[in-house]
Amino acid sequence: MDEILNQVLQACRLARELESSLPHIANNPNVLLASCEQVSHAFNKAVYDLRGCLGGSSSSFDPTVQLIIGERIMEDWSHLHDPDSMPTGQMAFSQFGLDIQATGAIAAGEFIDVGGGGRLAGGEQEHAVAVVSEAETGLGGRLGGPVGSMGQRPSRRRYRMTVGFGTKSGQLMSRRDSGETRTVRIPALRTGNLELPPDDGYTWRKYGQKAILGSKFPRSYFRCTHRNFFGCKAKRKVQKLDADPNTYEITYCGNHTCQASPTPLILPSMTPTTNENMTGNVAIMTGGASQPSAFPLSASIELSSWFLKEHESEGKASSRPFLSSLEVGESSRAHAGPSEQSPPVRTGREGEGSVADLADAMFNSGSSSNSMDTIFTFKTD
DNA sequence: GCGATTTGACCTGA
DNA sequence: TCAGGTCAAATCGC
Repeated sequence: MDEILNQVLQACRLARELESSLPHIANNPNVLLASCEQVSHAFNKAVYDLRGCLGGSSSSFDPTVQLIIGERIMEDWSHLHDPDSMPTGQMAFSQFGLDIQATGAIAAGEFIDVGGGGRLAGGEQEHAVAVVSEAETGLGGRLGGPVGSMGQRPSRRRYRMTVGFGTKSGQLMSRRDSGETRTVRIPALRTGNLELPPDDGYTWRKYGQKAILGSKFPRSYFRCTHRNFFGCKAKRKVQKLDADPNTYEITYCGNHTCQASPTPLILPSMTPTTNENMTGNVAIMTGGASQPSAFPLSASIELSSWFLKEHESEGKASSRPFLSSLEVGESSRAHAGPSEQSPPVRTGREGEGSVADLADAMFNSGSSSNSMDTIFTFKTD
């Protein structure tokens, strides 16, 4: 229990550090995102352990799973899926004391066992993540069952000027596009009574929901929130599995291009960093994350180091940058005590909601809603 | 007021 | 013809 309390303290501390660093990173959503993810993960980890303490079910949320289901991390998973690039994969999530091993090539629909440094035990390892397929389209009508009825609403008619295919709506041109699709199955994030699809680090906007024939649950359609700003064409479909309502099947269509924004991420020495300075996470992110448009989720580790160096070089050692503690990963708990923490640098935004609120928002993240947009408004003129 | 969500209508490919 | 995917008006929530 003490360890869990330490985790909570650590999470609170990260939140405070984030708050104090907010003025420095407010203009860089990528850094902000990485930081928020760290805070979120810290809380989620505590929640997971707490649930374990309370005898939570095996389907309860697993923070390590949330970490790896991000699409950007999936880029790396796809390498596991590729026997040529990585016939036998072992990725070390050393920050979380977790190793993920894949023995041999992973076939479509095959579950990946997650072995876990004592954190994931027994049945909790199973079904943590399933890479169902890559470049697979559709669900194949495997699901069965009736669909609930929709609510009544006044009749509407759409007066469309469309004459035929592709004449007006851009959507018509991209319908059933043959772009890359990837499907994953992931456990639902449980927050209180809510069950939410796990957050994958991107922000999505729901644009439709459809009852699927033979499926108990409707399918939701999302597109990237930044579609209008950056023309990002990434989409995803989310549907609960009939056989296991605690599991979502998420199909990603297209790659995010919103990272290649008009205000590109400016990160000194983001490139080839010496692995000695990093944890094993680097092994993960250097895999498929070489795409310039894909900012790796685990880059937050690198960012933390960068941020630390950045502040050190500026002689701001007295004001500890947030995330600095993250570089030590799991062992960071060692100095999670209430000791020599410099007082948080207060900003001019006091009273507008504490970082606790922010942490709470992140803590309760996991939906496809745009928590990041709530925190940081992407506005490009 | 504005952005996100809901949901019936519409469109296309199989 | 039908199921899946998307649009867009209505509605919701901040």
